[in-house]
Amino acid sequence: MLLMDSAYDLFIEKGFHKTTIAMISKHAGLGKGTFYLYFRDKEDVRDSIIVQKSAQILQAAMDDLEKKRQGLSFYERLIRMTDYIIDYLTENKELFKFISKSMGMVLISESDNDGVESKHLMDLEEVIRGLLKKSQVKLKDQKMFIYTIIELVNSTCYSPIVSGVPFTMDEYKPFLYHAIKLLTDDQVISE
Amino acid sequence: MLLMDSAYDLFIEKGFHKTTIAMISKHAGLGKGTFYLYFRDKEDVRDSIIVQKSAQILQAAMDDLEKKRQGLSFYERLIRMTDYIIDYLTENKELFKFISKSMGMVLISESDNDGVESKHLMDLEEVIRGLLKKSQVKLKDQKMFIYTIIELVNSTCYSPIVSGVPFTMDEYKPFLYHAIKLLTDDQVISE
Amino acid sequence: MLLMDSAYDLFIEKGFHKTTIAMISKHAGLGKGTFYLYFRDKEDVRDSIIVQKSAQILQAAMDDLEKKRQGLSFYERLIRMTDYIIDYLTENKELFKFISKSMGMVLISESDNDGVESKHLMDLEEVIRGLLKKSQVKLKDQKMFIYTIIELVNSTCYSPIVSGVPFTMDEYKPFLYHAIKLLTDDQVISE
Amino acid sequence: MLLMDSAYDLFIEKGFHKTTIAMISKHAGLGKGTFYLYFRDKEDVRDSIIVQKSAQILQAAMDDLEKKRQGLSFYERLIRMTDYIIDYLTENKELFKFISKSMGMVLISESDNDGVESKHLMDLEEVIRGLLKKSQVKLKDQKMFIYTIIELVNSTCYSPIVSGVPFTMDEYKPFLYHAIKLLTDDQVISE
DNA sequence: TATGAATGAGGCTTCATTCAT
DNA sequence: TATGAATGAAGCCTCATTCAT
Repeated sequence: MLLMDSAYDLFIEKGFHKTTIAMISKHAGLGKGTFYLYFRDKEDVRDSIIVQKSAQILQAAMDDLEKKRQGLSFYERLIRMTDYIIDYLTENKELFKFISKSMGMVLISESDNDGVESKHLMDLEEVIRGLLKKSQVKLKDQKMFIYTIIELVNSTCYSPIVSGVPFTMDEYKPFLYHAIKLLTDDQVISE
Repeated sequence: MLLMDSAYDLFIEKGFHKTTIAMISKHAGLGKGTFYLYFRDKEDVRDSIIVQKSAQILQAAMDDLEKKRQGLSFYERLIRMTDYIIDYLTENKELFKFISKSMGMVLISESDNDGVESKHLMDLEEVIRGLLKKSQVKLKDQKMFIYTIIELVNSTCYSPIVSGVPFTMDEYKPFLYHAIKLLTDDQVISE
Repeated sequence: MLLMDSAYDLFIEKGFHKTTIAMISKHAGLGKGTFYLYFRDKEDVRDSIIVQKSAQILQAAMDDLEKKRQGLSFYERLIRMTDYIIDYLTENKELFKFISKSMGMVLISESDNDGVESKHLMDLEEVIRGLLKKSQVKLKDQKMFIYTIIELVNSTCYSPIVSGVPFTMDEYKPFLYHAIKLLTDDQVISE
Repeated sequence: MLLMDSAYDLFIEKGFHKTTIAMISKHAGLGKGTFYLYFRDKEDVRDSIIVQKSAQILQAAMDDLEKKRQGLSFYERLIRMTDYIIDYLTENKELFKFISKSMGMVLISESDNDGVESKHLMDLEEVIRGLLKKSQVKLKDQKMFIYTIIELVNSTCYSPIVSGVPFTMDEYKPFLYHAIKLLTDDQVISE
């Protein structure tokens, strides 16, 4: 979608707030009014972009996992997927910046348009649940475990990936994956 | 500070973006121009407020910890402090919403002694380091551990506290504290 | 005419200014471009509607008058017609609101006979002149009298009919008709 | 008031709809934003202008009446005032056009901002009531009489004054005043 | 210090109108 | 005839910021 690509470019380049609808339309080579034929406002494109990009990443991570059909343990699958996403976002720092900032805003936003955020979370949750099923594993507190892992990874990796502080992602990865192992081992009941 | 209090009220009530400088000044009972005598712009007040409020919370949490001088373990101290802060933010959801993005950031407290202005750099990391010292404990990867705990708590508690989803804070606390225990036990080397 | 009906509905419902050409076309089940095949702009449809509706009312009032062929006096005919129109507009307040500014204007009715298009110029003045002829009555200042009566009725009845202030139409009618009687009696010379 | 004068000039020159707020501000030698310091929107200035101008005319008419303190009858006073206003509006056709059109619009307007119109009417009504008191006269249906006279004069004089059709004001005046005499004589009970 | 009227850049949004199909 | 995506002029309105007092 022409307008979404245009908006994405500008959001990445100038940030959400400094991007105007006039700029988005012009950059897309379209008239200002055309924007309103497809989106209600700037928030609307942003949400669409987040949904789109998130789905893309997730899909790629899953495709990658499919390649190795061999009997991996739940932890191995989880880490492989996490690793894929982290590497992807490291290659696309600006995308991570954008998605993270926006997700933060959605959460904070006054109006109840967290439909985006929850949809996004739900997708990831669903995927991890799939991993559990494939590995024939059950967890003590599945919902809380998944929620905790997602938030943990997302929040701890942001700064290392985006700005390399207080450590680089390479420095931090072993610690993080070890932490995930501790939490996973504690949770697994049947295999 | 009159203007900071006024701004805080309005940021909490209407959100940052929907609050105008005119509103802040008026609500403070001051003229619009007066605002610019004390702050450069809206971001400026916001930052000052975050610094102030964060320092207050941290100070209160530490004061609370001082009450119990008895020999608590590092984990017990850490949880007690965490618990205090979580409870405080639960009572002040709007404050949490407001400062959330900036938690973990450097906190600066200002105190005027005898006309001398001294600045204390004091952040959560520093505080936790103090806890370690008091408990005479050493960790394998101190810096990473502290970073991980702060991000973990901040990111996982946000949604439960602010909107009670996907679980209430009361439901989630046992899981979270157990996770912290796992990570702590794995890290502690000498006591 | 599909578009005129659609426009009429919307003008009545939302008012002229708040109705857009897009709405008119859509409500008519037609494409936006089709509108321009039949009308130049919004004013154009509005004028056509006014002409159509006015002609309808007048025609209905005259048909009603035809029913009673008995020898009515000029005043009786005039009042009967006035009364019919007032009642009609009371039943169709929104229509009155809409065409009010244009009442007293020239009305054009269009009829197609054998492919021949003939235009009848037919306005209220003409109709009243017809009444005079039928009643075999002459007035001192015919043109001024007719003009005055039309403006008087139109302007005084607007508010009572549309909003019932400063009195309801039922309260006001006796006064108005009495006033018309005074003016008529003063004018009639030969009967 | 600078902005009101500016708006008045432009409303008269280009009409209400074709006048923009930017034009009003610029013509007044002020910034665009300044307009909003004093008026909510275009309707707001228009209403203020109508109130102002109407009050001015009425005041002038009353001042004129004061000159002749001699014992005039109610009809004589009423006509003198009417005559003064008609002459004034004839000298200021554009003003009459503007006030009349606007009043028409206010009446037709969807929202209930007929506060203007009614205030205007009430003022005139009040004045005529004063005339009655001064002349020590009572009428059978005072309220209806006043309402009818105001509407009659306003609606019948518009076209003659503004465009001289279907007759000039000079041609029409005798007829109109005679009609007013008929209605007045019929109403007066005690003198 | 304190004020608040004035500013005008800047963004948003609507909608009549065109035109290729 | 009929369409409807695309256009962009046109207007609206807000609000951070300045400045004379």
